[in-house]
Amino acid sequence: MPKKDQAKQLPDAALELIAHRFRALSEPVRLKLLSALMQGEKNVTQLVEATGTGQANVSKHLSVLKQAGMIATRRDGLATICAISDPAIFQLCEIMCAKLKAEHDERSKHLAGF
Amino acid sequence: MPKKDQAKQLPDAALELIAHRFRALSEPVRLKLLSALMQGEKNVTQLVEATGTGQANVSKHLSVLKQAGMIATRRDGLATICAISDPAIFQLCEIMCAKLKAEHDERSKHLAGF
DNA sequence: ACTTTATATCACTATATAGCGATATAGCAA
DNA sequence: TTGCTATATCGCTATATAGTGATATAAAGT
Repeated sequence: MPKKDQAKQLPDAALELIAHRFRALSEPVRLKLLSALMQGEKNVTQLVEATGTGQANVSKHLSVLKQAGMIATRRDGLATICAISDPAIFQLCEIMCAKLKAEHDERSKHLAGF
Repeated sequence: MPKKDQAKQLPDAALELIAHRFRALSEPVRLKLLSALMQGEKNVTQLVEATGTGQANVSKHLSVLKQAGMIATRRDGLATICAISDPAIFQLCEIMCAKLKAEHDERSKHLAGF
């Protein structure tokens, strides 16, 4: 008994989970955080410097990324060390950047190496 | 002269473009639209039925996907036919689903085949 | 012309969240 | 204890957007 026309391939609950993941990647500051963490783990102060936004804001964005399972944190004395916990991030950003590169060739110089 | 510590890998403008793309994928209704279009092109009425939301809402979501370069539309008489215009969508969703599958094995049955 | 159908757009409300300053908490040192 | 530093959380405002109903536009038929 084949499913009629493949309707409802994914239940709504799954779609919301997936959307939630993509949403975590939909903010420039969070992408900047991930970009900084791609060079290696960093504490919050370093990430505040890397992003140029306020500490409270960085803390909130980090919690979003953490809840989405994209980064992990550990305490080291006073510092909270952050690191990318899911290598799929790299693939996702590579695909997205490739798309932009193809469509905006004139801007692609800035995307080189990402 | 190596760039010091690889700082500012991506300019803010690029980050905003990338974030904008991910944002297009961050809504369940839009994912449902893309999921429906993965089976082949459909007109707006069919997509309204597939999503179960209002026609005005579907039209707005379609324009978001279109602006993000993920779907293309063409007129065919009264109908507007929609189709996925960027195969990278498939890769992105596959990667995201694989993440969810790994983390929620008990729910993975519902994700099979996506 | 008028009618019907399909889609797009407008006006509005409600909700989510980015950003900020202030405060709270946690960990270490004196 | 007190003080200092690092991070998290609270309270708030402003903006963005999802959803809806009504209206506008477009295309085809009568």
